[in-house]
Amino acid sequence: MTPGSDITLRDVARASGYSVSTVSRVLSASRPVGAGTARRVREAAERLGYRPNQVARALRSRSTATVGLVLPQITNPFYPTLVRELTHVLDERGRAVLLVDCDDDPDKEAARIEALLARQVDALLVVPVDEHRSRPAVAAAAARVPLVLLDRSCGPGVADLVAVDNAAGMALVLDHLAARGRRRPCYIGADGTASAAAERRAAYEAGVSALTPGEPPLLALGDFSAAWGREAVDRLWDERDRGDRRPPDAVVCGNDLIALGVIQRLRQLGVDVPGQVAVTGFDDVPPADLADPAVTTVRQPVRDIAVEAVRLLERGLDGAGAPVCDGSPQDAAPRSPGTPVARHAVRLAPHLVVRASTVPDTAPAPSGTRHGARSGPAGTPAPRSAVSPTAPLIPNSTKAAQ
Amino acid sequence: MTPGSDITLRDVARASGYSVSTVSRVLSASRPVGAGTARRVREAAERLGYRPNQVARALRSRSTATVGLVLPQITNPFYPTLVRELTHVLDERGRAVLLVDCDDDPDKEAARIEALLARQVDALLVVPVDEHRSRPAVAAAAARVPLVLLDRSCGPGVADLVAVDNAAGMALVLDHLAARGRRRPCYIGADGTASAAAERRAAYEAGVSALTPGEPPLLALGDFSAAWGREAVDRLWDERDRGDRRPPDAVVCGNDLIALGVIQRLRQLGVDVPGQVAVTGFDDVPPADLADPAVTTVRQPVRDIAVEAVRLLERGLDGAGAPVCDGSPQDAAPRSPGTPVARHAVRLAPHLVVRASTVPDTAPAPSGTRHGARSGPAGTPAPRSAVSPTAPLIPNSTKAAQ
DNA sequence: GTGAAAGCGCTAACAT
DNA sequence: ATGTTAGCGCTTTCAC
Repeated sequence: MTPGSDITLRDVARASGYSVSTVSRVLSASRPVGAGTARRVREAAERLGYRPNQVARALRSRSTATVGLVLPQITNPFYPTLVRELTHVLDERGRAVLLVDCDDDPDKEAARIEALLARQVDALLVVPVDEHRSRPAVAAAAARVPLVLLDRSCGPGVADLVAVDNAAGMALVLDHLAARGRRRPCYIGADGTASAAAERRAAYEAGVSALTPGEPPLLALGDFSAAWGREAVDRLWDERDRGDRRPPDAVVCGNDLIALGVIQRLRQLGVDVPGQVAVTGFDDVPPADLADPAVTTVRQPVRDIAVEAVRLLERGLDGAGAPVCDGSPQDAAPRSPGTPVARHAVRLAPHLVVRASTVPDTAPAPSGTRHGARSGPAGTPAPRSAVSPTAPLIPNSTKAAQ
Repeated sequence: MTPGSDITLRDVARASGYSVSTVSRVLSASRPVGAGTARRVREAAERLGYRPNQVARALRSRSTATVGLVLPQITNPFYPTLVRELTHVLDERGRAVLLVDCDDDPDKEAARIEALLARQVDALLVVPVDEHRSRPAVAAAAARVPLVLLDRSCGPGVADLVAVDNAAGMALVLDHLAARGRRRPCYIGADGTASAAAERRAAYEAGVSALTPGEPPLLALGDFSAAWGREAVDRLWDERDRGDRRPPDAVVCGNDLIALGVIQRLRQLGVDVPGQVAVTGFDDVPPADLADPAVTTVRQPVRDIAVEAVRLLERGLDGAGAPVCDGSPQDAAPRSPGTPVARHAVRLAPHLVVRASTVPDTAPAPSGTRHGARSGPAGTPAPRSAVSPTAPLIPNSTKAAQ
């Protein structure tokens, strides 16, 4: 009924008077082909509404042009932006994305990676659930297809990794706070085994001594949630817990969700942000600028992460099917033996986004465009300027009257 | 090298002493099979580390067990939760998800739907970009595979639709505001052609007359963004624009992002929320309870939407390959001729979530678990209770000293 | 219940 | 530059 439903190469071959292989060569541009031939084949294909069957192509060519994207929890507000960039970059290169969400469960993660491999994905992009417990499944998968880790590591030497430079980001935050005269910072972060948690905490500890020489750093470690941010504030501002210290004048948070919880609770306690306490986040997730005050934070170079990850992936795709480190020239460079080296660990530079949570009197900006957060479930193109005098304000009585 | 890499059915057949077809029947449980046979075949498969090649299976059986999920913009905070539920429901049924993001562009949408069809997806789940401009591509796709629309429609009769009952949600909001004594509400929503925008606005207009009988409803229409929420407040609180009315005592927003922008700006203007003005949202996206005050909103039954959508999809998969309305008994019921009926439009009941933006003195809750928003990029299991006295608070000086 | 054979739609050798 | 011949790994008739 619908044209194009069941037209195969054979049909196009018949209709154009050429052989199946010639038609294949024309349509997949795999080899040089006659001038007029190409035209006539394409014409026939067009006329019949031919659409190549990618499954058949995949079976024969042993390449599905599909990559698996494995996320620990898509509801984490950092990932949607990453997913967008990755799908766009991959789409441009003709690759599709099989998405799986692991519910933060390493067992589900292992099972779903297995399922992706059964579907013959060409490669995997993985944000591992857990630094330790994800390792076996990820390592096994990496032995079968090119695999790039994103955002988090899962032990040394498992696969290439692309992530933000957490240490550099934390340094940006501490420099900023120091420049604004903050002298009694504390850190509210996560305790987990995930690499980002450890890296950010270590970077804080390393950098904070410049601000408070000689004094032990004040750390509160829970998880990467707003709830933990609220709770940590309750403790730090409770004198019994704090001991004899004065309350902090800056709270450095391990991510934006913690910072949002911190700001929320500080305000409930009547603490002025940023007057009494400055607050910083990390990641620059969409809700970070919706808080009041908006959160000063470290923006991850998400686009670059996506581009770099795909580049690494395709490097693995081009080289022999063997994703294993195969002693190629650049890998043969001498290494210190004790260092268990991930094949490549690309660390991309972050960017400090200064907002009202650290800088008072930031003119209540008339708004400002933000990356993903623009349109709603039924979104439409936004008005060009948020203060455009022509946008609709409709005291309405005429239409849709009850 | 790695076992399981290139083992095929033939290998298992040889190893078990059975024929390829028998092995196939055992492993896909497609037909009754000998008792001991099954055992021995499975044993051999296990031993060799056999993993079925889903691509070959798909080519032969004409079913990829894969569905395409087409989103307008994954960065919209409403979608991650939906994606999670959908992938989980589908995964339970052995189906994988090819995800595409359309960048809110109907042309990209059309191209990507085409690409999904070329990959032989069994079915499509689509949140259309635009009520009108998405129609041709969606209708064409619906003629080729079972297709279910989610969240938004794209014209009548194109495909089944599963969405929240926007009218019911708006009624919940208005009832709540009326019960709290609000008498001068206004609506800040979206102007777009997307169905949710229109439905919510219409429901507001229909319901508000009970609150303000005889008075024309006050509507401000822009888009579904926080920026528009801020701008709309600027206008409504500007006396030149408002004319002689008193400022509203309640702002009903078309979605949560608008509400977050509204709250942010009202606070900057020194307006007390909810004291002077109550604010409501719609959707209950994760950031909605991170605002201060947290946003009273309408929670979409996301899980139910996912379950129902998949149910409809599989109904289409079981019936003949023809997704077209085929005059089956239940569809043959008499219809009023003028009504262009979408095959099924499932409307699911929403749920009002009352938070501090409409109810003052909500005890500053010690926290509270929220669906998706729990863990960060390097998240770990959260402490059981947010006020647990045993969680770590570490004035640390020993480790990682720089 | 089991095996032999055919073939899904395509690409890749190998011919010419 | 084009055609011919083999399959990719699996499911599915069709026989027995």
